Formats: sequence, C-alpha cells, structure tokens
Amino acid sequence: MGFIHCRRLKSKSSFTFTAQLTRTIIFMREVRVRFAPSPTGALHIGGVRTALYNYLLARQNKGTMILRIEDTDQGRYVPGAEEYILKSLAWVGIKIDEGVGVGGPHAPYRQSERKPLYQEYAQKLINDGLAYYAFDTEQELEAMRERLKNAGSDNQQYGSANRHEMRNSLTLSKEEVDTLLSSQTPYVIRLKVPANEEVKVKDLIRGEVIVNSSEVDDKVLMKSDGMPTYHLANVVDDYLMKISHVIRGEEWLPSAPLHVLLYRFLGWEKEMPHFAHLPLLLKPSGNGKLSKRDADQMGFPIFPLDWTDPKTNELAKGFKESGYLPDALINFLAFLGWNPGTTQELFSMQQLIEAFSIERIGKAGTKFDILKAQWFNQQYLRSKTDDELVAYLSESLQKEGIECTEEKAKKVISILKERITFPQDIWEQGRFLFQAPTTFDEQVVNKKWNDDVVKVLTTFSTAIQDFSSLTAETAKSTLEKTAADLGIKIGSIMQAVRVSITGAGSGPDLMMTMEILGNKEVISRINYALTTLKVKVA
RNA sequence: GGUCUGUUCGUCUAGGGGUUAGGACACCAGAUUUUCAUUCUGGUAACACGGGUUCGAUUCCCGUACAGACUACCA
Repeated sequence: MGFIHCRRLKSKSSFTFTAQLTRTIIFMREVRVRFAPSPTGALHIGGVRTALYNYLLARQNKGTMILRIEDTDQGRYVPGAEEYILKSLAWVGIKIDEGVGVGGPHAPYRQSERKPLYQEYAQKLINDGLAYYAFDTEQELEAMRERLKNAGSDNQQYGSANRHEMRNSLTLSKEEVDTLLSSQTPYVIRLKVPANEEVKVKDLIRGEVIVNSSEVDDKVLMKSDGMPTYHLANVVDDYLMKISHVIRGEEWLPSAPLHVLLYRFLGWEKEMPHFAHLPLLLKPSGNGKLSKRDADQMGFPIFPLDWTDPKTNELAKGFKESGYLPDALINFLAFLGWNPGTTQELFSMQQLIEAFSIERIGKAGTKFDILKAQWFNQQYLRSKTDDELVAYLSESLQKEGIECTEEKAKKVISILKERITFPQDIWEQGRFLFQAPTTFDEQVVNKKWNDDVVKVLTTFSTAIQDFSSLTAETAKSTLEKTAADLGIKIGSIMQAVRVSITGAGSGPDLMMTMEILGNKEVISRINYALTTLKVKVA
C-alpha cells in the first residue's frame, strides 16, 4: 500500500485540501490497474503510453498490473494481434503481473471467454428493470435517426425521449416479448438510462465532469450475437477484477458517465474505480489524433515492433527495428503528457516509477515530436558501454559477412560514438572503415581536388610505405611534414585528402581513420583516388 | 449539429495574482575541430481573444474563437 506524495501543499485552498484527502483515500486500497487493448491490429504507440502510465502507478504502489484482452468484437479480430501486444509490452519492459499470457485469480482475462458472466449481469439489470430487450432492426434505427433529424432534434439517440416509440420490451407486451425471444429473433439489451439526472464523473486529471443523463443514450449492453459491448464488459470486469484505477485515453471520457451509471445500477458504486482520462497523442503537424497515416507520411514508426498487416501484407516498421532503444522510447513516452516538475529529463524505468504521479499528468493533447524521441535515443545510446556498442557493430558486420578484430571494432566505436543516433548508424556511418570507396563526393572533388593535393598525396603515400604501424600521431605528423616540405597549406588540402581515403567530404577524425585502416589500405585507397580522379585535374 | 474536453515559445512543458515568464528539443550565430558531428557560449521565440474581479491578471470568473474527442449491435 502506498501513499502518493503531495508536491503542492496549499492549505488555504479548500479545494486542494479536498483533493488531497481524496488522493489519500484513493491510495488506501490496493492498487490494481489494467491495460485493456483490443486485438484489432498492431498496438499503437499511444496504447503503449497508456500501458506505461498504468504500469508506473502499479509499481509505485506495489500494486498489480493486469493485461486484459477486449475481444468482444469478433468482426474486428485480427490474428496475431494479441501475440503482438504481448511481445511489444515485453520489449518496452512493461511486465504483466496478471492476465492474458500469465494467468491469475480472475482468469480468464480474454473477454470472449467470459461471455456467460456478462449475460448474467445483463440479465440482472433486466430483472431489476434497469435494462430492456430491443428488437429494432437496423432499418428501424436508421428511420428513427432520420425522423429525429427531420424533427430538428439536437441528438438522434435511442433514449428516454423516444424509447417508447421503438420495438422493445418496454413497448411490447410480455407475451410478444417472450414469443420474439423464443423465436430466435435477434435482439440486443439496452441500458434504461434515466432522464434528466446529473451524472458526475470524478476524474483524477480533469476534476469533476458533470453530464445530464438525457444526453446519454440507451447504450447497447449485449449485442445480438450474444457478446457484450465494451461498456458492459469493461464495467463488469473492472469490478470483478477489483480494479482500483482506470487509466485510459481521453476518447473514453464521453462514455464515462454511462459507466458510472452502470456501476450504480449494478450496485457497485462504492467499489467503482478511480478514473483518469489521458490527453490524446496528436499528429506532429496540423491537428487530430495521431494515426498510422501521419507516421507513414513523416517517415517514423508508430508501432513498437514491425507489423505486417495480415490482410494487405503491408509491413509497418516498428520502433525496435528502426533502432529505438526501449528505455529511450519509454522515457520519451513518459514525457508525452507527464513531467516530473523538475528539469531532469533522463529517467530510467525505475526512476519513472518513483517520480510518477497522476496529478502531474497534463490535460491538453500532445503533439508527437519524433525529433525529441531521436534525441532521447541518442542520449541512451551514448550512455552505452563500448562493449555494448561493439555488439551492435558486430551484428551489422555479420550481416555483411565482414570479419573484424575486437581491437579494430573498439577503435571504430571510439571515433563513431559521438556521432550516432541509432545503433545502425555505427555501420552506416562507419562502413567506409571496412569497404574502400568506389565513388567520391563530387562537390568536394570539384572544389578541392587540385595539383597540390595530388603532390601531397603522392609524397605522403610514399612516406608511410615502410611504416611498421601507422598511428593517428604519425599519420598527422607525416602529413603535416609532407605539406610543409612542399610549401602547401595543410588546411587547403585536408578535405581532398579525406575524400581520397573515405570518399566523403566529412566524417570522423581522419588521422584515427588512417590508424584504423593501416598504411597498406591507406596507400591503396590513395592510389585508387589518384588514378580515378587524375582526369579531373588535367 | 449536440455533448464533453482542452488552449504558455515551432514542439514538449515549468510556473502561477506583482517573475527579466524558466527548462528541454528544434532552429540560428559564435568558439573549438582537419571536415561534419560532438562539446561550450550566446540568440530568436510563448501566456488565443474579449469582458469582468482586483491596486494589479498570463494566473481567478464569464463569454468568444479555435482545436480535439465522442456522437455504432467498434473498442
């Protein structure tokens, strides 16, 4: 059992006092939170953040993190999605204590396997007169909306205002209803939402949200296929699984009053979890919810892992495969909507667990800035040990079928370390240390390749011919001496020298590069450049 | 359209009745460097608008605007 730290003490404000009191009470009970995605595709990065906030609260309070799969819509079920969710959470380091994949005292944790439970509670609501059967066809519902629309009604919902005009157990006689039920006529069960009542939702992030029940429609609780809708399933499960806090996306805020009503009707109001509706993740440019489309357009991942859509066979690149480190991603995600109130930005998972608090979650939607994610990645990558970085390089080299001594690998890392954002950058930016250039940066060649360069290079390659070992120091002193002897300013030829050896106009320290390459390789590359680029000089 | 939520530099945000409105990313400039990068230094840049309340409002209240979410037998 844990108590949240109150950072902002303000005894003069009674509101704050009440809020603090509430906060204390909130954490009196065992913290049990759930992440409840539906297996309709790859796990969206926003979902990962939701999972993370749940996880942080659970860990901070020595509570329990539950994974529940909300697969009540068989039409949208996507094979492999559940496994993908499990893998993704594991990769980012969110450990599940209870739920799909690990089991637990409230199993099963897959809603499709809990069907009878929902039916039972739906039945209870019907028996209590709080829900009813509805037999309206799709066409009838459509006609209803049309009618309401034409009548100039503000909202076209199935509810207290018009449920008596529809075909349901409220308007039909008991005999008719029984006949319909026994004759396999499709039906749904709807909640009988009372008219004109104030429904209060206490939200840990937004305060109290009050909605008039007349604005809430008679939501379908059980679908005609016998499956519950999200609304029923979620309330029943959260109650049965003793969930203490529901932390979910803001898109659920509008239906929260309905959920409150359900808790009340089921007689569970005292056990109702605390709600916290997270601000949305927005597109980087323009407005709107972050979508896969945006990610594709801007060229960044939106899913934690690679995902191949089973229908289209289209591959969406994952954060992992794009070179993002899980710790960096987590750190970045944690700061999308939350901040510790200090200037510290780098947080390990453990530090996040300690520093996290719901009260410091912001209210406004957050634009997704991939540049910041890259910065975090760079920070984390740099903090890796040389051995870890060598491992990344070895991986790439193996793929390319290139042999490399450990000594060379270490040197490569040492000159590349400060230049990389992703692990694959080591190979991409360092490939010239393993493969001689076949082409040369044209712009630099046009501008800097001249007779002076040719003279220096020719003399220099002869000078280092007999070196037993070429070090950064000897390379430098030799090059400097060569240039000086020829009366050529070193600064004017350096870039061309670099091009001759690496093919590029810029890169890591050239002297270290020569040391890594060794004099034989350097001479060979210079000779190749000299013959290839000779034409241009003349 | 209706309901709900939100609005501090380009972005993420701190702050909160009296501040030179702070930090980070990005950007720009200078220094360092054999180049690029790194590093260091500096810089540009924000309280959506209008009314209140108040000695004073970016901060509190009310409107407006704008934005977003929701408005399915999807979650």
